[in-house]
Amino acid sequence: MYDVSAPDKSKLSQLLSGIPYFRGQGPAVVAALAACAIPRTFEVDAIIFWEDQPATGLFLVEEGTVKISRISKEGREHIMHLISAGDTFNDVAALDGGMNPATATACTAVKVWEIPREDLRRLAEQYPQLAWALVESIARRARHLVGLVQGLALRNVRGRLAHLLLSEAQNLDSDRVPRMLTQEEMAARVGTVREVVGRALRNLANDGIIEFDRHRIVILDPDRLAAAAEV
Amino acid sequence: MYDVSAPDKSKLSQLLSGIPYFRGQGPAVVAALAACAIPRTFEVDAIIFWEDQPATGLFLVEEGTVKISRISKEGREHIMHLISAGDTFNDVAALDGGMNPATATACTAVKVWEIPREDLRRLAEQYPQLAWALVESIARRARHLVGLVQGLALRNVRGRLAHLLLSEAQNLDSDRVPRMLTQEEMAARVGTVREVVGRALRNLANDGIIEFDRHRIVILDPDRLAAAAEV
DNA sequence: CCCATACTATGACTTAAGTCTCATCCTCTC
DNA sequence: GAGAGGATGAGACTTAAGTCATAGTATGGG
Repeated sequence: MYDVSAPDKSKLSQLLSGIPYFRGQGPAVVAALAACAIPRTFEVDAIIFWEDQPATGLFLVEEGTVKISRISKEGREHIMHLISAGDTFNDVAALDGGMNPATATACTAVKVWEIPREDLRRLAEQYPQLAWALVESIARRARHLVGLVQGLALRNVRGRLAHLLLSEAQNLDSDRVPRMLTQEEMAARVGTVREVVGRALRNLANDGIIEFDRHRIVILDPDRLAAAAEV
Repeated sequence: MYDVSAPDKSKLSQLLSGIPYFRGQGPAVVAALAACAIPRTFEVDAIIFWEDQPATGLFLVEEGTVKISRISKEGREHIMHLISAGDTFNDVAALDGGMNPATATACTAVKVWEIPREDLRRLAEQYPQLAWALVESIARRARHLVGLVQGLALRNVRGRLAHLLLSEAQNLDSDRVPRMLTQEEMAARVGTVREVVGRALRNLANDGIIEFDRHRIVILDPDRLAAAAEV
């Protein structure tokens, strides 16, 4: 048992050191976190946790992609975040101790580490730099949420879609958004339905702002795309 | 100078002790916070800070109401929070060190205390319980934002309005929402325009869920109002 | 008491978004 | 290379939301 988990834990230390907010924490903190982290794996489409259930801890993604979303009573899904390796999720519930505000689903096979809330709290009180790192981390998450709120309240579908395309393109440091994004997925991310996304895309293409290269979207005019995304 | 500020500072300590997240911090922490807090006053409609400006610190309201909002390029305002005495604002920017994500305006004459980011950070690293209190505070703020996002993405105007009425009524522990809320204000809070709010209210009234008593809104059927607010 | 002002009511109309439906087109497997 | 299944394109239609215009109604100050 110990022999099996030992290599995992060292991998975790490495992972933790590579994460922005745990970088600069020093080996003691990393080791302490690694000591209480629980490894978990999920297969594609597995539910990691449901909304409105008590939070168990903070999750850290080692491998794979996790979707944080919520489904309306009419069955429409809204994707709030897509979390990839090296990032955390369920910060909110793990840190305020309330219920999970959304559902987490494995988009791919996923390996995560879970740090129980109580351990996190204990370590935060023991290592002040860790506490501050958590503060900055959750503050950044809140900032992202503010952006979402403003997008939904002040932008129309075209604007939100333009914003999504820009941020996806930025993620790849390229003007080519890979078509991992189906229209269905884009719809869930901007809070609308597939057909409307299709229309908005054709619209942007008619305006010469983007074009389709087979089934990839190519950004022709980043400036006008950014203008379309302005609040 | 010292004589003038002394009573203010003691008032601040009292205020700080009364705030949920600073309660249980012990007098040393409260005194330390009070020592670096800067008092500021604003008259009605004064801008406390603008969005996209560098954050100066965390604000704590002693008296009055502060509006946190953003205006679209077409001139539509969206109110994200209304902050009243005993609560903090600009947590996000103060804690992550980025730009202010929204504009803060004094809705009434306002007295606030500002705790500079660097002082906050120093004290947080010195007093671990303070750091954890900040973590929980910003996590709660993030939770509120998640609620806003989900409301905007998954509820229609009627649903968001129902939600607003319920939370306003709850704030007063009563089923009577005082008409401090104009339709214009409700519109800004649910992210729409005045006429649409008016229609939605008449709609709820036709359905027997609310009624108008002069210019107050009376909730007749909290259950059906809650059903209308469901995501 | 009257008027100015701010808020509300309401209808007519436009536009954006959502729904329904079906054709088409990849791409992967057999 | 045929067919199945997922993804897209697109038209027709419905509905929610937003805009415009205008009239009514509080209400507080002079």
